[in-house]
Amino acid sequence: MVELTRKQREMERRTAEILRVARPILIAEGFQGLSMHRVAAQMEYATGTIYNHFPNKEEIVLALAVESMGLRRNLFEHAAMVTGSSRQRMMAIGVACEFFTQHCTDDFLVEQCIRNQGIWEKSSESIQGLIRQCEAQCMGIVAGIVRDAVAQRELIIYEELTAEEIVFGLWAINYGSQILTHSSPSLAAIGINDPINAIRVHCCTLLNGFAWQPVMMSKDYNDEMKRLSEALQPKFWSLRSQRKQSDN
Amino acid sequence: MVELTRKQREMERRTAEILRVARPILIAEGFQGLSMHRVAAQMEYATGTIYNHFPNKEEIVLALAVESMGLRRNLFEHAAMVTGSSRQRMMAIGVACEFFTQHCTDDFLVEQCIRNQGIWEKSSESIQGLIRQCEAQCMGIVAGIVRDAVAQRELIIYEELTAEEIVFGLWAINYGSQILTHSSPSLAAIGINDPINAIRVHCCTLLNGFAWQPVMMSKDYNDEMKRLSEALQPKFWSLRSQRKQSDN
DNA sequence: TGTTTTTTTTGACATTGCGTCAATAATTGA
DNA sequence: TCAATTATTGACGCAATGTCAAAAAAAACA
Repeated sequence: MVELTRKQREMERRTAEILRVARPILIAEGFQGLSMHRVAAQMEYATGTIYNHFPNKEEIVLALAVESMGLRRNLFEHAAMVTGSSRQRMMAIGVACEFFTQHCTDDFLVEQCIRNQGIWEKSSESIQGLIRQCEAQCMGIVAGIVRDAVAQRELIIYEELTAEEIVFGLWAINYGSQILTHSSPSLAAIGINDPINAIRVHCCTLLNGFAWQPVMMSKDYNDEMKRLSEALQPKFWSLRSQRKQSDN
Repeated sequence: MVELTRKQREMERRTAEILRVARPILIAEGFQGLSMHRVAAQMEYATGTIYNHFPNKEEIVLALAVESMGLRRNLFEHAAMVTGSSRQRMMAIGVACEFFTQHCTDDFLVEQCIRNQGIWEKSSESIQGLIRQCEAQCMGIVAGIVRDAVAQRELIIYEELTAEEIVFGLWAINYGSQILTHSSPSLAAIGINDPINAIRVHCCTLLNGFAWQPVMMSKDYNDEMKRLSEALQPKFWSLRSQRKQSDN
């Protein structure tokens, strides 16, 4: 029994090691650049051994995505714990999103892979379940803030929308802008000079459109975002480095 | 001279033929599934011949994307020509987006490929230029509506945003929601029952947030969207089938 | 029309990478 | 210590990319 557990522990340690080796390759050279042989060689194992841990390349990528989405969820969890109005807490989620995109670039890139048809289809149900679980957790945290807002009468949803559908809009605008920013090499060339600020303004404007109290001018919104950002960053950095350390 | 032109025409005809053959493969089996040999075999040519037309697989995909983005631009052009207030014209763009996503599914999927790091990097400057040109044209059409709105005092931009940055927000929310809808197999499982309606409401709310006149309740917005949709669909279908025919 | 030159097509080939599996090595347990 | 079980290995089959010398076709010329 003890033996088995030790073995399992070793196995898990190596699984983690594979991910640690694979991640920078995936980041630097994309899905194509990531090769099982290369991971094996770098770890000084044979190819077959890697396949004892992951049935295929896609599964490695999704496993990395689970890690990255876990970090996002942790950031969200802490953002949602900010003390203040529901709107401030929602803004804190925005701060977490910005932090994730800007300071956890690797994780952001990995997270994107799960939207790739081919990768998703080739991977197992079980890892897909983990991903969906992370997604649901993130959604739950943010939708919780919406529900609190409604409960506290700071937000009245006139439309026939669920709390999750409200979040969906914010999710879409953030996610969409991140993809566009990362994949359009020259947004500036088509007149978009400061995409980050633009999205802040849009989020503020959208929440104002819903009359989420207190309605804010975008100047005040920006100041508050800055304040929240400074307040949250220490914790965010520590969460981030926690994950990086568990990589070692 | 005449000889040369005939040859060039033949060459171009075959280039188009390659794209015609490649498109359904790309749609059905993704980038991985698309194989040069397979395209060659299906056309009863040798592999090498395909490489006389396209230097690599990536370039074929981007060429397909140029076609698809051209269709989108055509839809936008016609949407922007709707008679009515600036806000109605902007809504018509929204209708075009919905039409594109729902009825030009193939094109939408192809368009997504250009956001893939690997594909973008491996392709030539010249085709990248074409893509960017399409992107800029789409942006130009929509930003033009924003500028008209400002000129007609139906919209006042208090924030320090360019017209393009206003469009960026709408682009992000639409693009983001489309990706999320297509790649999250079970949005319903996390509480998002009607993503299309949700995004409509968000767009309406966002425009209301900017106080883009006339401010609308989402009920009226939906009615107007339906009206515009019916008015535009015939033209949209004809634009769509035009592209499909040029495939033959 | 016949011959030479140019252009185009061909498909075998070198290369790379995935994923498998029989053979080998290591570990366990008696 | 030795058999039984388990894990590791890396050569191999397969498939796909992109190349290139040779073959075929087309054009130019006489």
